[in-house]
Amino acid sequence: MRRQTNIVMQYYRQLNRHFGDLHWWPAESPVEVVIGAVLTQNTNWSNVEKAICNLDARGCLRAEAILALPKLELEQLIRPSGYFRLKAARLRRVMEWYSRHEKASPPPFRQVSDQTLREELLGINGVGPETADSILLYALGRPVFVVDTYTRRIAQRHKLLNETQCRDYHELQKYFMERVPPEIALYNQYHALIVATGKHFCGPEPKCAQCPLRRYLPLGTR
DNA sequence: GACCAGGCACATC
DNA sequence: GATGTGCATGGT
Repeated sequence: MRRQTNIVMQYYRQLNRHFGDLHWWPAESPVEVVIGAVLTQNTNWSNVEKAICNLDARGCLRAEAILALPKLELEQLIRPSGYFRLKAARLRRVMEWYSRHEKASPPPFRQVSDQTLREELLGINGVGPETADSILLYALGRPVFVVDTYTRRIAQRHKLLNETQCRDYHELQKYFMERVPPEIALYNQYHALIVATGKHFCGPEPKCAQCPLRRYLPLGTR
């Protein structure tokens, strides 16, 4: 366990040196993180940005404002993010959840445990473990490790866990949470670094020549 | 024109 | 329980 802890934190330090502080999540408010978490499902972030810009221009980066939009208008605003009919319905359900907490005894969310919030989120149709954990970590500042496609690829390439375990979200999450100290800032930056690395190595060659990360994270394409 | 991107639910076997 | 499929846009 101790050696594995070192390996996982060694990756972190190496990536951190290369990419620096990534200041995730790119959003100006918690609710914008929540919106982005839904819209980014299986979608390039640049497409999500377009949708968020549309919502912003319409004054709809608030739960109540989104809930007040007619269904068709919401669909058109978020259209650039893809799966727009599906995501409009999902976004509304998540905004209903968010709005309920906003209206609850102030301050919002403060009295509710991480586990309860996670169960509530997973109970919403259209919210899976990655979306729930992204919301918990990046919008609500709860110490949960976010697992995504890139995390899975890294774990597979480096054989951190066996094939079956690598396919299981919670196995991967458990692996990292047992080896990375439970600090919000650390979990925040680590996931951001993993995504940055995934993007960096997407394609036959790393984006920069003679990439110093090559020997540490030989991700390659999927 | 094919492939991919910061998933998820549902059907089928 | 594992695997396949639909959902849709925009960049490379």
